[in-house]
Amino acid sequence: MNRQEAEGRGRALGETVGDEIRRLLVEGELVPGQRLSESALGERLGVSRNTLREAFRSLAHEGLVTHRPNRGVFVTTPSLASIVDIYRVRRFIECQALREALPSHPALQRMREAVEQAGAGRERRDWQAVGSSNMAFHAAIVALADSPRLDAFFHQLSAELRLAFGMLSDLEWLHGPYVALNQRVLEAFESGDAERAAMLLEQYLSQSERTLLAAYARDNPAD
Amino acid sequence: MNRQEAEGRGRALGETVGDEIRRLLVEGELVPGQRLSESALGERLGVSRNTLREAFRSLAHEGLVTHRPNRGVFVTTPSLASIVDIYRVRRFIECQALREALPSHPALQRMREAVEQAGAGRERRDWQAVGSSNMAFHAAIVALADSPRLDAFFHQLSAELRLAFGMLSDLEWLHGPYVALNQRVLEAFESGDAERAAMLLEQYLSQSERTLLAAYARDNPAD
DNA sequence: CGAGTGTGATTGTTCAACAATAGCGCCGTC
DNA sequence: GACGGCGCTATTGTTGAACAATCACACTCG
Repeated sequence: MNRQEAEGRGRALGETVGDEIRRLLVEGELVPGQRLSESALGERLGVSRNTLREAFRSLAHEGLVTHRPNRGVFVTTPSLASIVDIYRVRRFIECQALREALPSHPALQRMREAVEQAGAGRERRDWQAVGSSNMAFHAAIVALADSPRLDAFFHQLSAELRLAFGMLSDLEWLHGPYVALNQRVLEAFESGDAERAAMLLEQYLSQSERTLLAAYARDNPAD
Repeated sequence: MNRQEAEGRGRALGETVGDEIRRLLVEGELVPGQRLSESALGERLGVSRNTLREAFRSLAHEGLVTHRPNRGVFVTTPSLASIVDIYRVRRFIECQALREALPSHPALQRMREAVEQAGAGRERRDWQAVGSSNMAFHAAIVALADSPRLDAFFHQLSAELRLAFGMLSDLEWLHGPYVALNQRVLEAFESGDAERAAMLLEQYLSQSERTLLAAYARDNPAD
C-alpha cells in the first residue's frame, strides 16, 4: 500500500522489494539467523505474500537468505566454511585479474578513486564507508578482467561477505589496516609490476581472512 | 552454499518446476527467443501462475531466461558477446584451477571417468552425450579448486553454454574433436606437468570458442 | 500513407482459501 | 520424573480468481 507512491522508477515491484530487503540486510536491520516471516515482512513492506516470495527466490539465489522448506526463509548465517570459501575464490579471481590486466585499463581509475575514498573515510573514522570503499577497490580489480559475468559473481560474493561483516563489532580492526595495503597494491600495479601487485594482494587477502576469522571466532564462540 | 544441506527430505514444487524447465531447455524443447507464456506453460506443467513465476525468478537469475517487464519471459538468446564472455571466464578459471591443483586431488578420478565416457559416446556417435561428458570433464577441472562457490558458478556458465549449443546443428564438429584434446590435457596433468596441462587447456578452449563462434555466425547470419 | 486510437491479450499484484508440514504442549504410561 | 505418542496451531506451499497496468496490433480517420 505504501509502495505505489513509487515515484518514477515504476519497475517490477518484486525487484523493488528485493532491493529493499537487501538494504535492510546490509544496514543490519535484519540479522543473520533471523527468520523472515512471510506475513510479517509482507505487512511491513506493504506487499502480498506472493510478491514477497518472488523476492525471496532472488535473495536465496544470491545466498543472502536461506530457504528451509516448510520452515521459512532465514537470513543466512555465514559459517567459517563459507568465509574460507569466499576468500579462496577472491584470491583465485582477484590475483589473476591483476596479473593479466593491461596497465592502461580504464578500471584503474576506479581503483584510484576507491583508495582515495577509503582514505577519506578513515580520516572521518567512518568504518562503514571504509569497508564500502575497500570492496569498491576490489570490485575494480575484478573489472580488470573485462567480464560482466565475473563482475556479477564478485558482486554476489561481496554481498555475502558484507553479511559476515555485519555480524561483527570492531569494524575498525576489520577495515582500517587495509587502506594502506590497497594503496601499496595500487602503486605496485601502476609501476608496471603486476606480478608484485598480485603477490601483495594475495598477502592482503590472506591477512584479511585471518582477521575476519579471528573476529568471527571471538564473537561466535559456539561455532 | 548450503544447497546440499537441505537436500534429503525437503523439496518444493517451485524448485521441481525449475528443474523441469531446465530439462526442456537443454533438450531443445524450448528454443532461444521463444516466449514462455505464464498461462500456457503453467497449464502444460500443471502448476499455477504464481508457482511458475517463482521458478522463472530462479531461471532468470541463472541467465537461462530473460525477463522483460510487462512483456514476459523469453528463453535467453545467447549473443556473440555472451559466448566470448563465457569462454573468457572459462579460460580464467579452468586454467588456473589446473595450474594450482594438487596432483592427487580426488576430482582427478572424475576427470578420468568423463574422458572415458566421452570416448564411449563418440563411438556411438551420440554427440549429445559427448557434449555432456565434455562439460563433466571441465566441471571436474573446476572442482580441483575445492570451492563450492566456484563449482556453482561454473555450473551456471555451463547451462548458459548448453543453450548456445542447442541453437546449433553440427554437434559432431562442436564436440567430436575435443575428446582427444581432453585426453591430452588429462595425460599432461597426470604426468605431473600442470603447467603444460594448463597451456593445452587454454589452446583447447580458444579453439572451441572459435568453432562455436563460427558455427554461431553461420547459423545466425543476421547477427 | 501515416498517426492517433481502441481493443484484446498478457503480465503484475493482490486476496482468500485450503492442504501439508513442523514445532510444541499435553497427556498418559511406566 | 522421564519418555514417547498424540493432536493442536501457526506457518508455509500452492492454487484459483480477480482486477489494474501495460503492451501489441489492427483499425480508423485525416
